[in-house]
Amino acid sequence: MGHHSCCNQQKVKRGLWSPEEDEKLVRYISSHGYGCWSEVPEKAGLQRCGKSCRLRWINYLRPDIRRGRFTPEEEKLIINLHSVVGNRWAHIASHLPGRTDNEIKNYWNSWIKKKIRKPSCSPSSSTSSSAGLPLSNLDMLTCTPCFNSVDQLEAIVNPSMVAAKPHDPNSLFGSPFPLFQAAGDDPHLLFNPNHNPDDHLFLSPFSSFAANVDSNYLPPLVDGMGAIAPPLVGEEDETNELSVWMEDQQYPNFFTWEDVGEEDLSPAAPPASDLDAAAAAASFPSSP
DNA sequence: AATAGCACCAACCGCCTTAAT
DNA sequence: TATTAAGGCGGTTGGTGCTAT
Repeated sequence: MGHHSCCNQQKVKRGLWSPEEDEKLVRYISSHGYGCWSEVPEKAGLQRCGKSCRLRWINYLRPDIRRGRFTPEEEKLIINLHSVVGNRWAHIASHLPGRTDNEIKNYWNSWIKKKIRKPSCSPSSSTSSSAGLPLSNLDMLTCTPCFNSVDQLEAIVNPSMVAAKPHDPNSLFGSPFPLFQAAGDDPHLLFNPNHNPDDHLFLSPFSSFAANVDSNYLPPLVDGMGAIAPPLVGEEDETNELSVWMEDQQYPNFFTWEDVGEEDLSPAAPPASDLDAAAAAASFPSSP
């Protein structure tokens, strides 16, 4: 169902949104809410499909979107959450207020994956999955770290919640904090093109969780974080901070390519933790 | 100054899930 | 229970701007 019925109409426009279209969509949703997305285009006077409107709203027009560079805290969070849930961008985004799954996905594909290599990947994928190349689904599965229980996972995501309440399988990613509240409560932030989101840095309640990572957590293989080239001019401090953080984790399971050595890339039985990881991934709520 | 290569990111595509009937 | 429409999500693509040569 790639194209919904509304998308099959010949008149629907594709491609980049014009400022006029944005304005129409924002004006309509601000006054009516979106309700049924399939009805939004017609009611808003847009020649777009509902799906396109939804995507535009969620990824760009939503007033609580944070834009600009990811902070080191956000990077840490993304790295850790990705090591837990893999390419579950929506889950990851749910823990990064104001960030969209699309944004995180793009960010990961463009930058973070330059830094991180996954463990127990096949030689072919290891050699072919050099910086920037996507990992296969198999890689994602076999590289999923081990979690023996939902509680363990939740301990990563939100240690305070685990301590405060009994296990609730339905709340695996249910944040008690209303997402995007910081910007959403401030009407001055709505549609203000001059607003710099970083001026209102919203520190996620999870932003400090990295220091509380469960010792059973198996992080991904890390490719010589100390040798990471600064990706952008002016980001050296943040990059160094991230690298220092990665080094400071002192997880015994933090592999680096330096640890492995190029000659050790022969196909070998995955460690028990990876087998567990597959089971953990399979037991994940909406794991494919 | 021209241009080839690269990186980023907005948007689309297609699959899966869920809710309604 | 089966069918269908719509929402949601992850993967992928293509356009644009930047950088190096």
